[in-house]
Amino acid sequence: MDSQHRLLRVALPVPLPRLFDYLCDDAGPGDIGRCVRVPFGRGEKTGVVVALPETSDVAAGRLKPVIQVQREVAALPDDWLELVAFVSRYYHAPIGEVIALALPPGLRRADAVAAEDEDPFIDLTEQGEAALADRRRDSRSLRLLIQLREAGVQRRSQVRELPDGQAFAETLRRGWLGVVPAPERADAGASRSAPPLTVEQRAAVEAIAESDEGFACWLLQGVTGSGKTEVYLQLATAALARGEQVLMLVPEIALTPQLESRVAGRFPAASVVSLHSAQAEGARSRGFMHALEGRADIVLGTRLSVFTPLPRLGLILVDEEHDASYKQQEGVRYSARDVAVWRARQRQVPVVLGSATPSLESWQHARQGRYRALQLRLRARAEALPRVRCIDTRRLRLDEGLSPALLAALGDRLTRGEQSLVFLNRRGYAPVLSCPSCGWISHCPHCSANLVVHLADRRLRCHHCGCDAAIPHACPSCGNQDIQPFGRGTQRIEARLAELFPEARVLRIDRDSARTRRQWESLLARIAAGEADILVGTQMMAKGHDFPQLTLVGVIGADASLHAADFRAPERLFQQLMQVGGRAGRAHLPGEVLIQTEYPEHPLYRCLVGHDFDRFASSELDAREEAGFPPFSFQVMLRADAPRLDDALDFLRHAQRLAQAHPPDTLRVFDPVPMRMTRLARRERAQLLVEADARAPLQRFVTEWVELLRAQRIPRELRWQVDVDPLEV
DNA sequence: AGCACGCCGACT
DNA sequence: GTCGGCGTGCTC
Repeated sequence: MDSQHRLLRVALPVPLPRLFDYLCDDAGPGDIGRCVRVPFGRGEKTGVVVALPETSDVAAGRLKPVIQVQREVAALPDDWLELVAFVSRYYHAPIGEVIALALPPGLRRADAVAAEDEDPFIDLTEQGEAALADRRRDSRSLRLLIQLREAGVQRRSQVRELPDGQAFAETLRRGWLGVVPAPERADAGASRSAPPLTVEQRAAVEAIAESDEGFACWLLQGVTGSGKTEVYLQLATAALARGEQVLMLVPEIALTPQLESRVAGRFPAASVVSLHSAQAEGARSRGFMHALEGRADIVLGTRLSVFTPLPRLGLILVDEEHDASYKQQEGVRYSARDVAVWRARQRQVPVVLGSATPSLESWQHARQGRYRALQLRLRARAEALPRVRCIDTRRLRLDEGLSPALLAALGDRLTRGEQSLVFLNRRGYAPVLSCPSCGWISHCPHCSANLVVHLADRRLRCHHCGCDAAIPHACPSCGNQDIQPFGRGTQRIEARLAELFPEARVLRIDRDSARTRRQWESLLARIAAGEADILVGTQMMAKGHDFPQLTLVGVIGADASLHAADFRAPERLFQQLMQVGGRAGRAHLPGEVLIQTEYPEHPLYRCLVGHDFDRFASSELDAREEAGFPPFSFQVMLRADAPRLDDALDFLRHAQRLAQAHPPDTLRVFDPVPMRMTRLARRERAQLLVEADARAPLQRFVTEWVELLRAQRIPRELRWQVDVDPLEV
């Protein structure tokens, strides 16, 4: 009976919170985790078999037979299905939607990626197919593509023998070809260039390596420059030596290439797979299959890669664990960091969360002993931490927001030939254009936000919906010719610094100047080559990169987020300032950080001056406990958006009544309120917060609540979502 | 989400 | 007389 099942239970990539049963004569237990092609509605879909039920709730006459079970490729393992089911349950997302997210799109196609041979080989990506299909195009690389196909070339080495082999690089760059690196088994003696460890690094590595107890969550708290990455690499070395796979998560795509080359350089014999959403479909599918078949040794990637199947998993590393980009902010709103911890427990392997400024959630866990705390207090290369000072701007005359002390310090670095950074988290020239005579201000027609002045291209631009207009010559309301940009952004600071220091090379680094990957890399290269004296940058500058000649960081405009409404604002500000301050004074030059503020005695700044994250975290947590905020409570946010605010609010009020009719005993159900950015891209948004002191009752409640909500009839244009553990409240 | 079916206004 | 709007309902 076991080997002759007639029913398959299938998860399909549709936003419906249920599974679908199909008939299949030759189904066996080995088919669980396999992709299947099935008829669905009037079309077909590919799904994943999750069970072989004995009976179905659906009448036998309505069951349809499967079209095909994909038996050529490895089935997804049980623990992967459990992981997906957990995410579906915890974040209240339909299982099919989680599967759609976790499986690379290419893998869900009928002609799924087959197993490959042992040597580097090349193949056509989907883009390549499209290029071939489009006959109007003509280029050297396209001709090469045709040549490759006609010659039946598969191996990379064969390409060089072709007459036009030079165009290969161009064809690759266009993404028309995918290259699969040679999968090789890693071995214990792989680490060639491992530098000697500091005492603290060694202690951390040994503590984790020697604890032989399966699951444990370690919080590795290390100041910028203390060498957290080296600890990760040493741990990875040990895991690889045991024949285990390592999963390493990083917050952003921009950080993967540099880490990837460092990892690949350290483990030349290991198969390193890099995964992120910006990747070509073919490459992503191959990386996924590589991991699934146990042939990848290290998987390195952004939040999405937490769903990579890893049969030999032995270690999970989460770098910059506090980073908000681990939380997906649309669709299935999962936290890759939290999922990683769950996965480590499921697989009974250690997980290391690393950060200079841990999230207060993780820090609190460490303080309570639920996570193991590890500290790296010293910089690895014997440099001192930068000296941090506040400049009290209350009684100073500022020049375009720049204090005499900061200008003097900038001049000082200029004469010494060192680099400086002016950090201002606001791009554009000025945050708003206004008319002094009638009070008109540039307001976005689609959002509750102001249009930002971009003087460089003479546009007014909304940073939320992207809408765009020419800068008017006169006030659109009263005709006044004398309208003024109000406030300051990076462009304005850049312009003023260029005037004040005509001999300096001023370089602006923000999302406008580094729009493409290419521009960003060229900016980084120019900075590294010493082709800039003063950098003006947003938080793009804060992440991950070293600037050896940078010795001064000036922070302006930080006070704005000091009294923000969001209870996490101080945490984010501290993280940001500590991170950007850490850019100063690496290599052999001592660094200095100057923070312009009207609140030089503010505890947050006092802690920054003292490099005292723990004191900041501890006092911030006291305040949160007092106010009953996370991590001392657990939250779920119900959000709704519609063209009319009343539709969104009506829905939430109804949801509130449903919640109160239910027994919410230990739950606090708040009133629906418009969101802080109420209007976004022509839609009005509102939210309703539910809070509890424990996770379990909250989850039980939300499961039933969501079921009730899904049964409601709602206006056509209304959308709603549930956000478990929301970051923005 | 797709994609049907199903009833009411301006066009050849 | 039709073409087409999007309201409601289903998908094993």
